[in-house]
Amino acid sequence: MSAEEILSKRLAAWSAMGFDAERCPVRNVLDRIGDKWPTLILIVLAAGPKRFSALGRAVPDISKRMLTQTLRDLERDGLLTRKVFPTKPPSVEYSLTALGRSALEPMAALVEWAERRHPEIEAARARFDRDAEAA
Amino acid sequence: MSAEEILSKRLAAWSAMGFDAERCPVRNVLDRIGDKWPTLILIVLAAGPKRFSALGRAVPDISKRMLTQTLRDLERDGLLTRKVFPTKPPSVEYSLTALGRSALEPMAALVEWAERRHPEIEAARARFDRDAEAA
DNA sequence: ATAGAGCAGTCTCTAAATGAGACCAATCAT
DNA sequence: ATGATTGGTCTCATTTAGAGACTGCTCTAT
Repeated sequence: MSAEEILSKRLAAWSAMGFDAERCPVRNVLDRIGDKWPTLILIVLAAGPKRFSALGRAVPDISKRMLTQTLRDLERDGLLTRKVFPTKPPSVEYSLTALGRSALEPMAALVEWAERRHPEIEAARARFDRDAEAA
Repeated sequence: MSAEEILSKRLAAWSAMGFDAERCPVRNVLDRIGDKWPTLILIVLAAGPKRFSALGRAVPDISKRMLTQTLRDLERDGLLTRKVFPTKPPSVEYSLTALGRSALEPMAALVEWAERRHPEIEAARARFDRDAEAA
């Protein structure tokens, strides 16, 4: 099945369910993993488990607030686990679950696409901006 | 190369460039196509060209404001083209470019993942919420 | 002829999400 | 004693998204 067919089929299916965002996997699931921070966190954890502040260092421009929230969301979705070690001060380790690891494959495909097409997209943007300025 | 390797490699590369969001393809490109509305618009256009209000009807809960903005962004990125026909009232047709169509494949992979894993994710959420309530 | 609807948007106002950064208690190194 | 690190929470300001009125033009139905 071609990509067009798959996507059009999905669209039809969820049009049939009245576009209920609660029940539609695309909105429900991709809203989360398509997002900026969740994506980055999953990529960082692809290399192995990391602790809270190590994640913060690995993604320097995320705020602690967003880091906490993103980790909670991903934990709730079962994509990663949170293990607290009763050291002092406590250390908390985050690691991908099997489900989380299974997300890496489609994500890698998307990242590769982004890399490969980045120059074209940059060129398109430059063209668009130049044309807009000319008008 | 495994998904882990690909992603870790990308992470390292862009860590080396100081996490500059401007130059990093992942942030730069995926911020757009990973997002909710752009994804949905591209999926709708996968079936063929559509006009502005047809797109609005196909994605009923997008506001005109967001629809306009999303279409402009995608046009700027070279993923779709906007053709104005000088009818009265003017009709405007949006269609995917080759670049836009090339995005469908990785997107379809992600959508298929989302569909396949949706039940697991739902179950994980239910478990998480139950445990949180118990505590 | 005239009211209503559709076209492709723009504009404004409000509501929600995000980011920046102070603060917490405990512990270790200097 | 000072400062740093641990994993967060909390508040406040900024940014972003959403709801919906409004535009000018045309076609249709009454």
